Amino acid sequence: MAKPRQARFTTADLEGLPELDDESPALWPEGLPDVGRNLLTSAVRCFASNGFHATTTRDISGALGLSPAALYVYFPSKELVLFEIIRAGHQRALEVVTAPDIEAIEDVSEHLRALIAAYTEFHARHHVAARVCQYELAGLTGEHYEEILEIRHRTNAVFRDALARGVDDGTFAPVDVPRVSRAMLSLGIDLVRWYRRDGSDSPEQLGELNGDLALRMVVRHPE
Amino acid sequence: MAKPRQARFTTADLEGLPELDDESPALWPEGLPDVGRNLLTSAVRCFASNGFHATTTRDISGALGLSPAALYVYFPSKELVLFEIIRAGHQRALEVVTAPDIEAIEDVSEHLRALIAAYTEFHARHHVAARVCQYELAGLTGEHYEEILEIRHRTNAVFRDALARGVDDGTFAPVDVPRVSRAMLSLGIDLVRWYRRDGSDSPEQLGELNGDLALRMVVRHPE
Amino acid sequence: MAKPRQARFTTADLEGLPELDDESPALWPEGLPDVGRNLLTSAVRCFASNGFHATTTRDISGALGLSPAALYVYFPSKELVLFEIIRAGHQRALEVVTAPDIEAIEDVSEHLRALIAAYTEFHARHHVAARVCQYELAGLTGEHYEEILEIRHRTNAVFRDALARGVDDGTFAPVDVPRVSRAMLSLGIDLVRWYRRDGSDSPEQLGELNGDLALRMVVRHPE
Amino acid sequence: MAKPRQARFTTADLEGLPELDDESPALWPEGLPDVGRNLLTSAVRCFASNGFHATTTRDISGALGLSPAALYVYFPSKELVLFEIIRAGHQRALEVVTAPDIEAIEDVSEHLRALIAAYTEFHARHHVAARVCQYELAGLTGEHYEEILEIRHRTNAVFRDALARGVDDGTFAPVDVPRVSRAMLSLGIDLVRWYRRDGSDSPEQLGELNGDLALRMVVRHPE
DNA sequence: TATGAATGAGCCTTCATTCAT
DNA sequence: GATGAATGAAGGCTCATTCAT
Repeated sequence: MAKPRQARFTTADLEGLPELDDESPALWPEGLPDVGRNLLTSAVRCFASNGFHATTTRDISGALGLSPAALYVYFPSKELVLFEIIRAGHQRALEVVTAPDIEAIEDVSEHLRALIAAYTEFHARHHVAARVCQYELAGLTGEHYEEILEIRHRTNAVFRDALARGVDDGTFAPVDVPRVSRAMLSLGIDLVRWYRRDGSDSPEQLGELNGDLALRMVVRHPE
Repeated sequence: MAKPRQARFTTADLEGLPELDDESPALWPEGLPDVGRNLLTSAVRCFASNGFHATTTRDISGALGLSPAALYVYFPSKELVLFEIIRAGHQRALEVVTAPDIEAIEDVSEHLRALIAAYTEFHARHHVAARVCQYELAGLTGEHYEEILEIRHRTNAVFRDALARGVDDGTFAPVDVPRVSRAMLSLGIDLVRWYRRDGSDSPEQLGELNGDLALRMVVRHPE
Repeated sequence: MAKPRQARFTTADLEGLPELDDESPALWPEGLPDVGRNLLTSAVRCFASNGFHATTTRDISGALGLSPAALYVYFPSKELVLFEIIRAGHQRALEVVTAPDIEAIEDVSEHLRALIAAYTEFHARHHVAARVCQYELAGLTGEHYEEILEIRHRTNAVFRDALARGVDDGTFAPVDVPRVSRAMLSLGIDLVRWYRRDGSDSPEQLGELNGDLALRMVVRHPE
Repeated sequence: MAKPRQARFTTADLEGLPELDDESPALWPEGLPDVGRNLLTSAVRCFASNGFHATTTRDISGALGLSPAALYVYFPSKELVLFEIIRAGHQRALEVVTAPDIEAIEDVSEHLRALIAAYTEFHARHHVAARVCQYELAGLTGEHYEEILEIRHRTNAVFRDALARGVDDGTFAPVDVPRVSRAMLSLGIDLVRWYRRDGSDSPEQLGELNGDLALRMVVRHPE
């Protein structure tokens, strides 16, 4: 039986790679030393390819030419590596949808469209890290999981509010706000399941597409 | 959302349970003995809660009051338990979207709506098994993975074709068929991430909702 | 990694095989039912090919189209199957070297030659069972092992006595009796390591050869 | 003969032992770290006593006060421990019979005598490792088995050639070369079955004895 | 900072054996 | 007599983690 560890999503060596498949390094906190950042990046790829539990500390550190023990110089446990990744990803996603330039948009439709577009774009641009954020929550300890849930709720609320505003003021059709906003989030999130950077969709194009589709979901049909 | 991690999955006797959380038992192949079916059902729950790699054979069999060795009376390996589940789920999903009563629908819009509704309903009804089908593919061996991929392609094609028909005959707006059909699939699939049977949405209601939303995505706006 | 259970010494199915590779069935005790005898024969082949510990009860019974449980109808344990084989083999070997027609030989040289020849012939004829007798003693329990040792001692004594007789009466050179008789036994025993029935040596020819060599070891050189 | 079964192999610390039962440590490859060498030595004893399959990785490492996992720091599998042992043993045996000082012997009889003596001495001196080399071949994978077979063939050829030379030039009686050389090898090999260092035979004495016996097998009888 | 060596805990899997049928 | 189902007890091997260096 072949090792089930084969990476479905091939990632080249980190070394010497001029351009990364995703831009996850941009997510890591400022204070972290370079090796720590590289470890997070390597971990993201491993977790995304094989899942948290199927990834060994040797996988993560080995991709950088380091020994497994090196990981413990920067992180106290494998779980905390996961937590760092998931927290960073969720934090940034929240920042993206609460960015001042988006909140400043007066027009209700354009506001919603911009929200969905930005959210989608974020997930596409960071699809590897985002995949981990969405699919590896079960690897977190209870406490860490709760902490992440809290951020998710706040993020979700942003969408619900934006939609509610348009429904309330009559701009949008009188849709079921929680359910429809949930569907809009699905458009933005589900792409981490299939998105590849080498495909024909740029993060921007995908953001535009989903923004359109979301608006179509709630547009009032002139009778 | 209840915490789906940490505490190992524990379930009361399957036998005693009058109503199951999902209806996955209906998915298992005919020939299989009862104990084998129960093992699959137990495995589905464990995999859905904790992931394939974090689930032990003891978790699966223990939930039925059996020893780990009992699993090997019915399946040659843990991986094959996963494969059986994922194959059954995918097979049935394909059957659902190729059901004669759906294919018989003449009206293009109603056809698409029925497709999305049925697909959504299926995922909601079998959300536990469907979650495994969508998120645990990395646990499969290369060969088994390929086999599943093949079924997925056929399923996806059904949606693409249905949408293309409406675009071609002018019923729908001239949307980008592959991308938009992908978005429609997202609506149906992403719910496995969050759906709970105890929530306020029945599978039927959710199917109706997604059917509506999908049609709204492609409806022609009268100028 | 390939299963290390591959049988080095291929044995055809017992069913329908007109002629057996060795004649071990002839060794089994009279009272035993046919199925029991077949189980012993199958076990001999498995043990000889793969060793006692690497042989499963399923291997033994499966070769006869039976389930593992069938073995326990005839034998109380796997170890006792081994013991039965080893005891039968050793008993018969002792019988061979204490056969009246050999003991009746007056001539000292011819007596020794006949002894070595018969012993060699026996091991060649039953080389599969004899291999188990020589190499799988470690699989026996302490008590059973002691019981076998006792038979071996008696067998060995026969050779030592025959040689001593010739040395004492001056027929043979004044060799070191225990050491040289041990060497003669080596000739007879070691063949179980390499003997194949399909080779060019018949048991009789091999017996003759070893009888000759043994005599050459002790012949007096006329000055 | 001490009971070599039942009670799992237990040895005092290898370190503390001033003199080992056999000299197998001398067989291990140069590059190996001390712990690795000790593991091989411990494994040899376990395999010799109980057989490969009846020996656990805990037996091997436990004798050194190490955990089972320690073995995997030095060897990738239990089978490879066996292979390393068997390869080292066979390699050295070949070196012994192809040593320059033996090949340099002009006299045909003395050459053969020296060959048999050296071969015997080697097996006696390393009787524990040699036992494993002769009796545990079935524990090897197919590939490793083939590799060993190749060395054995070369070793055997040395004896056949030495004997053939004497037969051809008339020094020896016109014996059947393959069969008689096989018998000579039996004298050297079979001792691993019964040799104990505490017995009254030193390796040198045994070598001398077998050298004599071998020559007696082929000496020309003056008519 | 980085690691080689070591391990405790645990996992998947096997298997001799039992027993109700 | 024969077996299918089940299991207790391992066994080989892995891995997150530690620690002396």
